[in-house]
Amino acid sequence: MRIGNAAEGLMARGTDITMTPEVAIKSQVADAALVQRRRGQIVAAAVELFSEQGFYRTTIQDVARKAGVSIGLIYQYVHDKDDVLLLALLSVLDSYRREIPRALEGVIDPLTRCWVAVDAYCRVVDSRREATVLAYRSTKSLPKERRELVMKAEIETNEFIAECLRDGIRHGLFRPVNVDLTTYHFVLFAHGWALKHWRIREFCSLNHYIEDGLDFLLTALLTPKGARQYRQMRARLSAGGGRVVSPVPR
Amino acid sequence: MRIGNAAEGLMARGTDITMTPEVAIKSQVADAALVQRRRGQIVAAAVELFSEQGFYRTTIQDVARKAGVSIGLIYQYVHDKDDVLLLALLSVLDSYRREIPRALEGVIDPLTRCWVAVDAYCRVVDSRREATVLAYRSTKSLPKERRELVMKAEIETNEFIAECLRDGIRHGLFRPVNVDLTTYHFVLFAHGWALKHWRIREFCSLNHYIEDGLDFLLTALLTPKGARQYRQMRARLSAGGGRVVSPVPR
DNA sequence: GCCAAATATGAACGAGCATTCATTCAGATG
DNA sequence: CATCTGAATGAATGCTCGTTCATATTTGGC
Repeated sequence: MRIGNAAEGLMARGTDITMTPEVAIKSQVADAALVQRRRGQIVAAAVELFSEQGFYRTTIQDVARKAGVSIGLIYQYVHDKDDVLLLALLSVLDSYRREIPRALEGVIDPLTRCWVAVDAYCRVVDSRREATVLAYRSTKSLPKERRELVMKAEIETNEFIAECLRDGIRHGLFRPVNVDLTTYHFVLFAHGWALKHWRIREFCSLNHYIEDGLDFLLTALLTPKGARQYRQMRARLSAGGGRVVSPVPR
Repeated sequence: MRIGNAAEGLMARGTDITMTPEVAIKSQVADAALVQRRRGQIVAAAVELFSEQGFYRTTIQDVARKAGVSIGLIYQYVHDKDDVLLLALLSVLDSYRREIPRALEGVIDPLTRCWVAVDAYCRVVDSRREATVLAYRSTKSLPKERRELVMKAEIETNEFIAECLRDGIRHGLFRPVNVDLTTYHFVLFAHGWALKHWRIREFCSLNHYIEDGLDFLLTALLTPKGARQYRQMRARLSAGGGRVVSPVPR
């Protein structure tokens, strides 16, 4: 399963994996712009409700009410309730796939890129914390084929991290570890903020979690050369306020 | 939230958190031994079915059939379907709480204890892989109070790891890291084997996962002194066949 | 061997919910 | 203005379960 330059085309226009040929959730309605708007409404309501109450405890009635539309309307844009779940999950995974590259824009130094990527990952996860947990809860409720779409989206996101690791190794900053496995240490670290938030928040802020955790994981990864550069980077960062910021403001 | 010598009493007799005063799931049936046997049957069937199909897609009918009992009988041992879920989840968490200390029996060296604990954790997770995923999927479906029982059980399991870390730090083998946070790196690593098995199995066996992962995490943790001991331990281990074994056979 | 008491059974009940579809509505077309 | 088309509505339908309970079966004391 080779993934090229992970996810290049996609993020060009709007938010929409929904319309990817593969996903192809049929709608009764022809007007593409309308479909996108309506599905946006529906999915936003659904993510919120599913996250709070879970998929099965949420009725289509609930979704319709929160989205401010009728029950019938939902069925014009979606074949069944499972479709709503798929769209909801993909919208979450897609926000990862958009935010990480956005944070990396213009960052060149491999070590900084690695930091920024994981930092950004943790922050999207935080901004969609409940939804991240939803993904863990509900992906298995999808029929096999649909589930694979979600998995594929996850792999594409991981690829951003993996690429940073490969880059670091190539530059002699990281030890030549197994990239696939190491990627998961970082991915689980980011997801962990959502998964274990109920406990971790008792002793740790997001910033602290990121700094401490990244420092821990990088310690395992850095070569002596990498370690030297890392100390410089940290000095630069804490001089800049302690929070990594993309140098390309928007 | 202080946890003493985590979980001492419990494992004396059978498998049963079920009868802990806190859990106190009422049963119509008086005979305690019978209750234990029947609940065992029911829970075993439930864990299997819930893991496969999810909680909501599994009917009580299904559970009854698989357990080889009638629908009515289940309601003699449990108040409602949610009770079955709680019992199922606690039985999973309880297997962690039993297996880790069992593996640690008789192991004294702090560094080895740390390795053995995480190794054992990964292996229980593997032996109950689907059930571990179930815990992530379904804990939130429990009402708040019940959910807290599950969380408490998880914290108790984590305490085995945390204790190993504290011990290593005390002996100057580990850097003086934040124990609570570091514990989660290890916990997520163990759970990760179940959560991401769909992907990781494509490039990695359990043994490889454990060795590589533990090596990675320990690298981040060890002091120079610890690192020296670690190299010795690894040498000893690989001489012994490469697989850590509890020195107390049973 | 007989009779309570304790267990076990599963048909029947009824609530909850996804999905449908007959109907209404808004705006474009000519 | 009359007509047509595509969107939107939500009451009605029908099915799927969780739960109950009247009844059957087993157990163990005498």
